[in-house]
Amino acid sequence: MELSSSLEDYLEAIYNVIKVKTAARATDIAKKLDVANSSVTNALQILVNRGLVNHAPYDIITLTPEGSKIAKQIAWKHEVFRDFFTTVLAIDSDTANKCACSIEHVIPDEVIERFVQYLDFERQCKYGGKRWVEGFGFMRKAGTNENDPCEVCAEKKEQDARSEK
Amino acid sequence: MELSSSLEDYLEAIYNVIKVKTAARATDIAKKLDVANSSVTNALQILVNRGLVNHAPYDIITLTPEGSKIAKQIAWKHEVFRDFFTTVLAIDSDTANKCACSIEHVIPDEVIERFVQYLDFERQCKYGGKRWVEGFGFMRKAGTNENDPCEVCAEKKEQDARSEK
DNA sequence: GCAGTAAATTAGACTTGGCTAAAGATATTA
DNA sequence: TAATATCTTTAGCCAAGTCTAATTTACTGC
Repeated sequence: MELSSSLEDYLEAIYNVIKVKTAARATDIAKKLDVANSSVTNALQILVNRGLVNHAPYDIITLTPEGSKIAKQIAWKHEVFRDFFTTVLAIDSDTANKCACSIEHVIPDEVIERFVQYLDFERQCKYGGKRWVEGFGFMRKAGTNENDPCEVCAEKKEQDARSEK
Repeated sequence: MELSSSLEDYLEAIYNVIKVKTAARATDIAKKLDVANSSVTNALQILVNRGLVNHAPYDIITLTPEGSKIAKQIAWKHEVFRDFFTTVLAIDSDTANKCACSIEHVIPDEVIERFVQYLDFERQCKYGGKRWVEGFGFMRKAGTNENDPCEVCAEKKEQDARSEK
């Protein structure tokens, strides 16, 4: 019961529209994905057949519990990568979104879960995490190299010096 | 002059075979990508037309300079992600490879370059990087939480205590 | 309650990328 | 060198996913 990238995109788009509007119309989805209305109709038929979407011809579009669950998972993957790209890598928001929108379809649950653990570790550990990421931002902007330590390194160096005394 | 994921896969497969054998045959590529021989023939015609591959019917397959350049870039993206997944996230090698093989086609140069900078920062900075990643490995295995600090945290805590005196 | 407009669907075509089966080319080996 | 085995290509098919154009349905204002 694998979904193609394309069908996942439709599901996610429906999910995102519903978050704002309680129910989606085909045109909303078409605009969001920049495809023809007829392509949406096509996709809807498949998604209804698979039990992921509720939709009678000419009627509004909602998600079944199963469809909602899958859509939520896809949207979550999107967010994780978008945030990593913009916050940590300082990629512009448009590129970050597009890239997240591709990766979300190909990253297995197992891998993104581990990735999130990794990011959490970096962010939560108050003895380095957040400052570590900030240190990267510093290095990136300043174009520093090993001989020109970032804030985190500099601080650590100082401490080392102090404790040697 | 965009290449589809599929064509990129063929290019990369040719590149990888050539690295070992100096020239590739259609069957090598078919086996590597697990497709029918005729699919390889098909793809080769397109790649020859695009000036990325040298190939006359029934003859061996090589890459043009342009094809080689592109293939190398794709293979590099593959490596970066495979290594990150196996080394940092401790994903099993098979999953890591498959996942890298999907992402390599959708990650823009701009994004992976920044990602590599980030990884280099983490690894090179002798005041934290390598141990930081090790710290994550520790946490992952031990299933520790915030109250149960990793090696890096523990060490830093000690230093803080010392310098408070 | 009806006419006009906007939205949704259907029909039919096209592209990409895969397949199988058969035919043609090349290599091997007796 | 002739027979056989192995590649490679060709031909024709299929499925997914898109499009445009034409048709059908639903809504809205008078």
